[in-house]
Amino acid sequence: MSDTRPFVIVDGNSLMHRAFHALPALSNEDGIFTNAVFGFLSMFLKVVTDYNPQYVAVAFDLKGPTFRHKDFSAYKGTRKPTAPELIPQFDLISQCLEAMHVKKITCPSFEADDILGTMARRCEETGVEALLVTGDRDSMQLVTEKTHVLYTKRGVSDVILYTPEKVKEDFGVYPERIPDLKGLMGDASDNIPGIPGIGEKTAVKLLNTYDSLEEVLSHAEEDLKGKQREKVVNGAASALLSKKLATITRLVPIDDISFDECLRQSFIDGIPYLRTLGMNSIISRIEKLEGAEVSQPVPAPEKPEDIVFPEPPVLNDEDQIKTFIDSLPASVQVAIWDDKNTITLAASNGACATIPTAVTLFSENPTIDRIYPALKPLLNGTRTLLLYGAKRFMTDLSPFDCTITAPYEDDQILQYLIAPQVGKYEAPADACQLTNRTRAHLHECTTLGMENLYRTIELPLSRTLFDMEQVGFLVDRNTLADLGKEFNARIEELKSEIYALAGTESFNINSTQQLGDVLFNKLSLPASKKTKHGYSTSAEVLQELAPLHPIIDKILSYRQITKLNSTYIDGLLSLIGKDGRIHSWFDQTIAATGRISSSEPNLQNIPVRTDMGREIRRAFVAKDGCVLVDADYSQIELRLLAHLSKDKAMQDAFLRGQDIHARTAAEVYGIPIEEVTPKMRSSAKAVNFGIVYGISEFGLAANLHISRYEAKDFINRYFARYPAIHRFMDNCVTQGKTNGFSVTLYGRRRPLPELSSSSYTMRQFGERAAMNTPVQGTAADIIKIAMNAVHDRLAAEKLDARLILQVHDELIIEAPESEQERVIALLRDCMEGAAKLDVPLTVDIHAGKTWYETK
DNA sequence: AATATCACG
DNA sequence: ACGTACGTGATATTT
Repeated sequence: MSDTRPFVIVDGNSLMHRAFHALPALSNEDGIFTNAVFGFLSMFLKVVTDYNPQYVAVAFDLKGPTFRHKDFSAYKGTRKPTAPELIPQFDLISQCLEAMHVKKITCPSFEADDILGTMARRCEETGVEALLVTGDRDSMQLVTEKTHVLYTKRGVSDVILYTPEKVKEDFGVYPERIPDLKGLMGDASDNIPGIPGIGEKTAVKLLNTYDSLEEVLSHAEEDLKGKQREKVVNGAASALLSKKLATITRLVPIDDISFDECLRQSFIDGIPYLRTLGMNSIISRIEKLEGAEVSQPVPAPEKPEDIVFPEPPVLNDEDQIKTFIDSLPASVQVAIWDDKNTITLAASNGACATIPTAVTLFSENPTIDRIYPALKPLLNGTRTLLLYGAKRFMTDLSPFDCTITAPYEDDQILQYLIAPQVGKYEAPADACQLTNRTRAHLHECTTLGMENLYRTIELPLSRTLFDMEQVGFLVDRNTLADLGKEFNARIEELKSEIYALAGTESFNINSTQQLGDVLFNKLSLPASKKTKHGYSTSAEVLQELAPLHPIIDKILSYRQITKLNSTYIDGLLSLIGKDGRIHSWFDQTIAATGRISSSEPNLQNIPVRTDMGREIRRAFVAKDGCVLVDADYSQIELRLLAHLSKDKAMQDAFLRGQDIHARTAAEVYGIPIEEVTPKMRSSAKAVNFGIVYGISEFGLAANLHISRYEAKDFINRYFARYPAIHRFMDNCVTQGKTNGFSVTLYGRRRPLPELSSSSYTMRQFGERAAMNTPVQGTAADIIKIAMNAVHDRLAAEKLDARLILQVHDELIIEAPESEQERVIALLRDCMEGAAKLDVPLTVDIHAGKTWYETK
């Protein structure tokens, strides 16, 4: 017996719009709008549940909403532009359907209802019943005895099933006359004119008298009277055109799509993706729907159950601590949380304890210098420790001659990987909480595909960074102080010169407001940029004013030197430790892209671009008998762009070892590389930078001081020569909107809630971040891999050389002179070998007694 | 605590 | 009609 179950064909665009407007535009936790996706799926599941189809497919317009901001093409006719919150949801639903194995049908230059018509015709020809799901009244013309329309009214669950009789009842004519009806009465929402002055009532009456539009028109002259006759006769041409516009074609070239491809399959596989969207109620409906009959294909790893801890006993001395630790089975994991007043311990078998720590020596409680050593069986044992901020803990332990050699997990790093965002990480209240959270975050990290990133890159890196911090960078106090004296003398000179030129001493040069007042009011210099509190006095603005008044150059010099003096001379001097070295703090849980940050002091922004600033680097030295070896990646971000985009021209440049900026200039200007002038090269360099930053005409125009149109032309020519880069950029944004995050080569994610912001500026920013993050983030991944490799190999080869600094694409090692050559080779090996790309990674390495000399 | 500026990749 | 290049941290001034 043949299967009588229907073929359900959904008008995806129509249903998405209906769902979007039926539900409040709420965003999920990640700031992604999913209301339309939710409504669509809710409706879709209801239909599948109610009608148990044999086949399912969803049709979409291709010329519908695009994902480019400048191209908000209206969905249809005079309809309002698609809401920005809805646009990215089309990609989301597309991903959902794909994961659920639901066939999606599109065809260039045809609309979804044409696809519905064509599939309905094919169903009729094959003897399969069709059920068309849509919120578009036009589709009523497709209704037959074997093809029904399920019309979604306002909400998502409010539907009407249309048979030919029901169409006649509601519209006044049978389905095949719907185009005739539209021909007469028009349809404002679809931009169909019809005959002006003929409304629904008249149109229905005429059609019921004369059957078709053509018949109405041919009888109009003789049968109709007065105004109505005039309208119909004059509107005949419009009516015929309108009928044509309202007629859905059933001849879309999609015959290559077989019914087999549309067989209804289990939706179970869609669950992991739906989970990332937070569609829990949809998931449970799918589970309920598929539950009994469909076998679970790959059960998702079990989310760990929370461990229930009793009220923790208090451990009052070293003996009690020892007894507690001894009582723990060898296989348990142990969480340790030190909040400065209390240390708490919690084990995965449910055992827990708290240790009050004395603030003063006069307390009865043991002080931290006695407690930390008592924890050594844990710190140096084989049980896995669950920590939050392992590096901070190791730093706290180190003055007491304690360190961690046991394996550990780090909940702070897990939280950072799951959602890198400043201040978003929650420090635990105690170890019991910590235990459960770490287990949950480990599970989540794995679910998100970042287990490898966590285990092989981030977790080992915390120890690499700890060791770097402990070693520190030797700084010569005298060099710094002498330089400071020079700076101070020069600052005093400049100060008096500035006051003399200003004709007054009654202002603070450091105050942008007071300075602005002097420059733009007292001296009447032309102000350009404004800030919230007045005129901008930034270097960019001042540069323009330099030819107009001698005071400007003095102020620029003053600014430069005071900056060097306060930030780098005074700032660094105050942070030199008792060992004569500077121990920066490297934070691996700050930057959204995955980069490391450095603070107290920031050693990643030590001056280098100006001669005077570079002098500071003479104070960064190697200890006696040692040298500094400095290795930096050459153009790592552009090489990654070439790799990630697969652009042949850019890859070719790197494979030939060409100067990439010169090659780019040659491409863009259409000349041989030998004829590129320095100016052309520097423009091309700016464009290459711009590309990595997520280019905009405005940004490039501002940077190169050219017009917006010249910038646009430059970008167009760039993309014409590097087409795959263009596609890559577009893809980054599309993927970002679809997924709500961008991803690096090693699976690191950056949430991009900005992409669904209601603010245009915010969305623009999100797009640039979406383009920049895969490149900057992958570069960060790679140098982290290299750092771990360097760190481990120095230890394995028992070298005394130590990694002391990372500056994003640069590593610095302090090495005994005798090890210099081996270290150079090791650095090259580790850095160039950190990733296998389509283009080679290369590093430049220099050695010297001071950081200054390595450049 | 926020703003403006400027140092780095 | 609207406004920006990506990612950080430190300092001085002002609220």
